[in-house]
Amino acid sequence: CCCCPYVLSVQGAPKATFAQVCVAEGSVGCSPPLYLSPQPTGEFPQLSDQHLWDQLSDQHLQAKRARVESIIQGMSLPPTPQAFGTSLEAAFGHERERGREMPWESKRKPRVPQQGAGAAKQVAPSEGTPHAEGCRQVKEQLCFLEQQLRRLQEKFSQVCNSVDTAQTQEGSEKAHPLPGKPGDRLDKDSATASKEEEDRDDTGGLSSAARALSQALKHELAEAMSRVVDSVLKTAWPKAASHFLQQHRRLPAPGPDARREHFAAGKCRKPLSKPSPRNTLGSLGSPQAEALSGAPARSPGSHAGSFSSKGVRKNSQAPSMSYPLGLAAPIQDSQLLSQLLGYSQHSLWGSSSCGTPSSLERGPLEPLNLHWGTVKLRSSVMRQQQQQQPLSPAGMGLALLPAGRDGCGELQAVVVGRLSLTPRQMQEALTPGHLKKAKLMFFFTRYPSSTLLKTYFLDVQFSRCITSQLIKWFSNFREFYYIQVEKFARQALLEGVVDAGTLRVCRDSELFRALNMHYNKGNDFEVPGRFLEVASLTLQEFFSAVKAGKDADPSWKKPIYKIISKLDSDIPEGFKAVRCSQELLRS
DNA sequence: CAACGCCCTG
DNA sequence: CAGGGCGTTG
Repeated sequence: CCCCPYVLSVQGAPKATFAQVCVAEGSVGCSPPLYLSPQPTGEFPQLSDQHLWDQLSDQHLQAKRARVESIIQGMSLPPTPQAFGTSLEAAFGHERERGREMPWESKRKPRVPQQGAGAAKQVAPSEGTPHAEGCRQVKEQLCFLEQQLRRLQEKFSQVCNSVDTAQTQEGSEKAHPLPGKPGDRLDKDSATASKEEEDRDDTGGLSSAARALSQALKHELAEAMSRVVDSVLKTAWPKAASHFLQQHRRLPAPGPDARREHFAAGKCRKPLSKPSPRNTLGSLGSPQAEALSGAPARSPGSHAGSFSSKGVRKNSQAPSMSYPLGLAAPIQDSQLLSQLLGYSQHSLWGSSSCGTPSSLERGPLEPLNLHWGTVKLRSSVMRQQQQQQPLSPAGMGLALLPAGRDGCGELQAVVVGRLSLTPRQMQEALTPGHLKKAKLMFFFTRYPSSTLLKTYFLDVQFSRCITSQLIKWFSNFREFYYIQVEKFARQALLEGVVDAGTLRVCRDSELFRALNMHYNKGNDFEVPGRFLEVASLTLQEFFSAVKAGKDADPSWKKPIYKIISKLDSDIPEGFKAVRCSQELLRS
């Protein structure tokens, strides 16, 4: 139950090459929402102090180590990998063509565009919540685990220090956790971490056995912790991350194979003698690009707290995802765009054989998988080989950043800090890469506000000049867009099309080709189906207006503009990746 | 007044 | 695309 294609018949369009009638690609996914099973939490055995101190003898050392190891290993298993592996993965990316179920009426009706009034409204507002819950719980487990580790290490350090200093000041350091421990970077849980410090036994009478145990356990714990963190992050985090891109999406995915069927059903009714290479490839390959293209951050009305009016949408959603920043930043920036665009050489997120053994050898504090950073842009020909790849966790990174109320300055400061961007990396001028990125963004939003733009060009040092230049870009984009659509609308009229409803823009339309050539030269990007819907509606609006002779009115386009301006979609979070512009420039 | 969008022009 | 003019909006 994934496609509900409706076939449009050609009526009186003998040679409607400009806008071929085709099955709507934005068919509505009907799958039931996918929910994550609740994550087990709080299952970690308590490494109580008593437990530790009771066994300070050599003969228990082995047992102790084994226990610690088993504990750690038990925790290193991803909480519910299958939950992520199925639900989230399934929910990810197969729904790119999420139509907004606006069956565009054939007749032009100056209705208020029912943004979010369609299927988007029908989804439970908490659709993403189970996923978020899973992510949050994984995170909490990590935090808890690190708490435990930190406490252990503190105690051992104290033991050592106490022993070394002849137990002179056992009481004084009670309230002073030792700095420099791994857990220190996790300041978020510091409030709860120090509670149990009080039951700490005094350290008198510790033998050298204790020191040996201390050293051994420290070593074991450090290594185990490293493995745990890597393991958990690698298995759970990326999928958890992928959720963030998806969590605002309206409906879950039909299924892993739905996409192919989807496109099979979505072929243009009019048989195509020579499908363009672009379409062939685009239909088959590049799930990542698909993910990038199809994952809006805001589905109007589909998510609590999301707004449909532009300008405030980004700011409105970011705070709702109260995710600690500390864990997200290292990973996302370097590889995000590449992954999103499907250019990664590796099977990134553990579909099957993503071993990434090297990451296991790194300390827990290091950013994971640095080797993923070296990615190359693939040609679109190569992309079709990647269709089996798992979908990448698009948009995890900056989606987690708090968006200042009005503060692009704040936001940028955060970004600069978190992503370690040197001021030099903050572009003071817009580059061709930025232009390319902006063009791709146009597929999602025709009327971006300046605040929106600021949140998506995080590597740009915004000034009034920069802002107006970006605004101007989109204005130019619109101009070209409307001119093209109007041209084809008039052409349709001349060719005898009578019913505007039969006009649809599909990927084989001449109109689409013209637009794609302009905004997506080189076909680096798979145009989201939503854009086709918008273009279709625009075409129909222009057609109807011209047909009705409204173009006599000097401002006859204004109503159309107003309609179209309300059809903006969300831009995938991946576009926020700082590397985006740079990577695009290279492609 | 500033911000924005459209239009026109080069 | 960029500049400039003009109208609208808040």
